Amino acid sequence: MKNQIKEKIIQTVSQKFPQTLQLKDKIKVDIPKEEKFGDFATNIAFLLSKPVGKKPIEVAKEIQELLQQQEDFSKVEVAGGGFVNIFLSPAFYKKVLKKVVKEGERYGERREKDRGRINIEFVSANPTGPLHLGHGRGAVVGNVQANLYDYMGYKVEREFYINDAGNQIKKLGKSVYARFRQIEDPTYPFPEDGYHGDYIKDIAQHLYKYEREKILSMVDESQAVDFCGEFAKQMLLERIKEDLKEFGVEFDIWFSEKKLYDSGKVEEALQILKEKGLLYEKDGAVWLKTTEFGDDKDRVVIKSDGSYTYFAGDIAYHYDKLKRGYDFIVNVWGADHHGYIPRLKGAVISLGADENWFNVILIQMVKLFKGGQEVKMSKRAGDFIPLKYLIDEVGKDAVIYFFLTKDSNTHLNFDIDLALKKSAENPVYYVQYAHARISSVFREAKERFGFDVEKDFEGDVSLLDKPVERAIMKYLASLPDLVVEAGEQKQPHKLTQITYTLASHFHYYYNNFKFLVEDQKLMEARLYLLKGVREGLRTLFRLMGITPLERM
RNA sequence: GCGCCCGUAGCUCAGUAGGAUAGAGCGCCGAUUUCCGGGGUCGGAGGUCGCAGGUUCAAAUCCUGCCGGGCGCACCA
Repeated sequence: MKNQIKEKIIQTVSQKFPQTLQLKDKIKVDIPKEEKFGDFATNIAFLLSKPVGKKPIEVAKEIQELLQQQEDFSKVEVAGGGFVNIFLSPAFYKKVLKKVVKEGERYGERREKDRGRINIEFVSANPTGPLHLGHGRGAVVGNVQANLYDYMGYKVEREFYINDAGNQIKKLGKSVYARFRQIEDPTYPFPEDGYHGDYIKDIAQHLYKYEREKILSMVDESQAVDFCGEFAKQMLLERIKEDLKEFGVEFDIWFSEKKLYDSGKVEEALQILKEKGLLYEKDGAVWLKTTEFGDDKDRVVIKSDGSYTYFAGDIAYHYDKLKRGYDFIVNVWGADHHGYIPRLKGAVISLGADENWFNVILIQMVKLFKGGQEVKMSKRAGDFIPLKYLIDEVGKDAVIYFFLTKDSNTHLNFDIDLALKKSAENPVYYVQYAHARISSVFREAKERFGFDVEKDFEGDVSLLDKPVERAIMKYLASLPDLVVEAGEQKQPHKLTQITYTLASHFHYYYNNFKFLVEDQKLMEARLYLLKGVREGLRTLFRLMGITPLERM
């Protein structure tokens, strides 16, 4: 909507001031905070002031005259030293409501997925333990960002990178094996750097029950450790998949690190870097000149023992993604990896990627609070809080919503008590209540007046002349812009704010006006508006993965 | 030491590709509540946007320096 308005303004104004076309990117069309400043306001006069050689306010007055002739605008004013304020006409609002009601839970979505094919990789938890809260936050942020890209018209692939090679799995195997042996021999030593969580014991118990003979008959202990590691990995991976599915997150691609190594991609990628003269040998190891991409020191890709570093694997992984032909990719990482970004980005660019191809969203810590006390978690020690625990505690919808309340790059304090409250203090409750209330009104409309809101009907928008009603329609008009903006900025947390604002508009409306009134025409108009609000909410809920409740 | 992130109301935080009087929730103060759906509703006070400069018609937002907090700087993954 905003872009349409902007286009209209540029088109109209440029007829008199051709310079407008050069300023296209700097011209802003915004929704002012205060109603008296109109439905939309533009800074165009400030920008034209210099090239035209007149004061902003004078230019604004000339623009005002031009714009006043547009039919979608009922009034155009000049204020604040040169802002051009535009008021929309009922004809415009009518178009908006019609569109929302028609498009339903996909309101404003770009149906043609023709803007490109992209990949978004997230969670990518090591299969060495259950998912914890940090993974959960990454899962939500990644998944919702993917939904946003889809909304904007991209073909999106969701990917989970499985770190199933290297030391972590070995450590896992050792841990499980030790627990396994401890069942019969409590003095059997547990590895110092092993995984301490109880889930390791559970896996060991399982193996003891079903595979005891097989494991004990293995002559070589390292063979038994490998077996345990492989088994535990599979089991944990299955559990991760189940947790994610229950959480509403599904992946298109499960990419195995191990298979990457087997594919020869590492050699291939390194060969390219070598040809570019970016590799050199020192102290028996092979180094990549990451200092050329702004890193403070060069990094090892092949260790002196001949094995690859994790970095080498990641280069190859991204080389593989590059060859898959995505227009761009996004990685959702824990914020502690931020120092890793420049060097990987540099490597990827050296492999032929475009400057903007490689993108990262960082996820900060989640702290859990219950009864005013912080619930501590630490994966290494094994006393971390599993994601599943939180979901069982407050429900999927609350977890998702709260994970989206703040910018992913800031620390999040999750208040369990708040998430469980059934009152307006709890934002999840508040937004879901809005949807349930609308459903309730619709049920009532049918029972008392025999009016079926689900049928195809159109209310008389000209009867919706109350300030709240206009505010709601205006907000619905800008909804797609706001969603796209959240997506472009890679800030999915903005969805909760958009949702909250829409819900609060509705609650205010509900608290001050009756919808089921005697005047049939007025009732239909208001129900029509409510239907628009409902579809707006459903669109947002769908993007976030939250359930729209009919009653609660 | 170098790099990144953060610093906004009493509290938890939005707002940062520059825009008009910096927002929300909680808490606090006041009023109100026999109502489709109860757990309310309406209003008010509350700010040196960490500090100091700079750019601009316009800075919480951009630039520089400093202060305070977090994190990262492996032949680990």
